[in-house]
Amino acid sequence: MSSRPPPPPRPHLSLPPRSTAESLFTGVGDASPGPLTLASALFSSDSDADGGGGGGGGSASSGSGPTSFTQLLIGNLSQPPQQQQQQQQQQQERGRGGVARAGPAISVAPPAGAAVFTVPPGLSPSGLFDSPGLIFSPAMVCTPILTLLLPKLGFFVFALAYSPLRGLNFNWNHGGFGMSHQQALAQVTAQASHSPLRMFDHIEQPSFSAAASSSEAVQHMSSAANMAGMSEMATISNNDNAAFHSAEASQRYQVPAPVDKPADDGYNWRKYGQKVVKGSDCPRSYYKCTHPSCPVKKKVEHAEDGQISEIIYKGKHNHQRPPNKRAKDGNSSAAEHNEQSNDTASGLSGVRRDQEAVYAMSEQLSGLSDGDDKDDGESRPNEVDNGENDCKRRNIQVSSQKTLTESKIIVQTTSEVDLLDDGYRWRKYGQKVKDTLRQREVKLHAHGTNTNEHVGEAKLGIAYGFEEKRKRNDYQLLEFCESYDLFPERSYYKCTFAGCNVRKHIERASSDPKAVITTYEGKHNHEPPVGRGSNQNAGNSAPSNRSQQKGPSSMSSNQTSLTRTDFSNNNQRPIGVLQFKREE
DNA sequence: AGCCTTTGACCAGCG
DNA sequence: TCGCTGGTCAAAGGC
Repeated sequence: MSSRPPPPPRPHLSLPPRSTAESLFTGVGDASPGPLTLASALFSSDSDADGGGGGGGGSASSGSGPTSFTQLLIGNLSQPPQQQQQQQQQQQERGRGGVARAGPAISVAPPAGAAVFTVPPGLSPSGLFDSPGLIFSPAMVCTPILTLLLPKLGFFVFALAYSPLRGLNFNWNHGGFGMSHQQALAQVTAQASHSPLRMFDHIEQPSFSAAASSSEAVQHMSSAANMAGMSEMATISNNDNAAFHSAEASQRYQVPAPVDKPADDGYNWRKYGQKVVKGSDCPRSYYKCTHPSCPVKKKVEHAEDGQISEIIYKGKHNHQRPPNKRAKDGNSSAAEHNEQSNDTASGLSGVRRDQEAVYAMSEQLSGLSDGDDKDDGESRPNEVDNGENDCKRRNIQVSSQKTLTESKIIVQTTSEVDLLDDGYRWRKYGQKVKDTLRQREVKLHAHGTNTNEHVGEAKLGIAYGFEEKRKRNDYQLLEFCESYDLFPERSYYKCTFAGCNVRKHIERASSDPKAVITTYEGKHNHEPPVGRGSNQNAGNSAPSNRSQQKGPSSMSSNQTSLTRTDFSNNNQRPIGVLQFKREE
């Protein structure tokens, strides 16, 4: 189903060399390393990591000890710790200007099959969507979830959950998310080395650095770095699109579009169907990208009140985003340029930054499946599990729906403490610990090039929620096994506010040992405590990783900010945390 | 005229 | 095989 235009020329990479394992599993590239190259690269990456980032840039591996295979994968590409710290500081400083309060309003989950943006209960995302086009109910005390399911499988979900009772108005307005790809790219460059997702970056988007290295992109970094969470997504975003959009200017707002017209995420969509799904009175609309031969579709679910409750994207755009529609409306491009210049110089205006963050999110999510979706046109001759992937896509979709229905939030974090910092105070009242080890295995089974005998499988990154199975015919057998301490299996928290019965249940995601699932029960009947510190979780004795996060109150409103928790725990690496101002 | 939405019908997967 | 369900098609109509 893919008559796709040839991919745009990829700029020369300035990125570190691909990790060996990555290149093993990407199936990209014709030249396969020999076994010695393979092995030596794997192990040499240890030292590389130490020199270049210490297995996750020091953040991932604060201690000594054996470097895990995963660390090899990640750390090999990491920045030096100091550099990371600098970036984190920059993010925080910038974020300080815009976020009214903290809380892991949005978290980006792992590439584990399910990456989820979350907006915790009671925390209004209006700061994020503080714009004419994005309207959240002021009284909303629900659990809005921006859900991104990003599987290695190429199907992702970008969903916005809302409270059916309180309602959540969400609208993709025209031009509201005008973040340029350069901004995203700049963020990527600034952030990519932090994230486990870098694996995917290099797997799928090997050319970010070149784009981001432009001076313009660097300029954008200052204004966009506070949306580093987006960068995490951009890390795995559609690089092709990024290249296309490199000259794109930021956009201004327009009058909010009707609530039931969600589609303006920069692309043009044609509605081709509508269904009422079982278990919900809400209709689900089906949209196709109107660009010829573009396979991207999206489903938009509505709530009873007509508001959009979920947006699910499928596929990857094989074209650039259409020109700004507003240009047709006669809006002065000069004005836009002015605005953009101002933004570049002084930082994006808060409101717009918020919107752009979302836009970037949306757009980048649209590209998440780059290289994964079987529709994306990236041929992978060694890929053998299309059927399996297809099956998993379905599962992911179901998972998403469950997530929305059950207010389940899958989020990767360094510790439970991060999950607690959602704007409310929680008291831990129970925990179930399963003190076992889980073995993660990484295996490469292969045979000589000229043999027709068994061609083995490569299996990687169970802990990251994705499995790569690539038939290889030119490798010797390699096998790695490693065990990881498991996170405590279950923790139970209660909201400490008097009379509030909201409970939070944190558990490890079975599908991804590095991710945890947070289940909220009930709704807060109060606003989040004002000015509370991130570490004020009552009764929580767990060590905090918040040292790098600025208190929410220290940030001004209308700004989306990302802070990153450090990676003190090797097994718990956050992709990033976006902080959104809380609705006042 | 072109693009889009609407909507009933159809199809495929699944239990 | 049948019914359910989700997804898609395509004709009709609106803007």
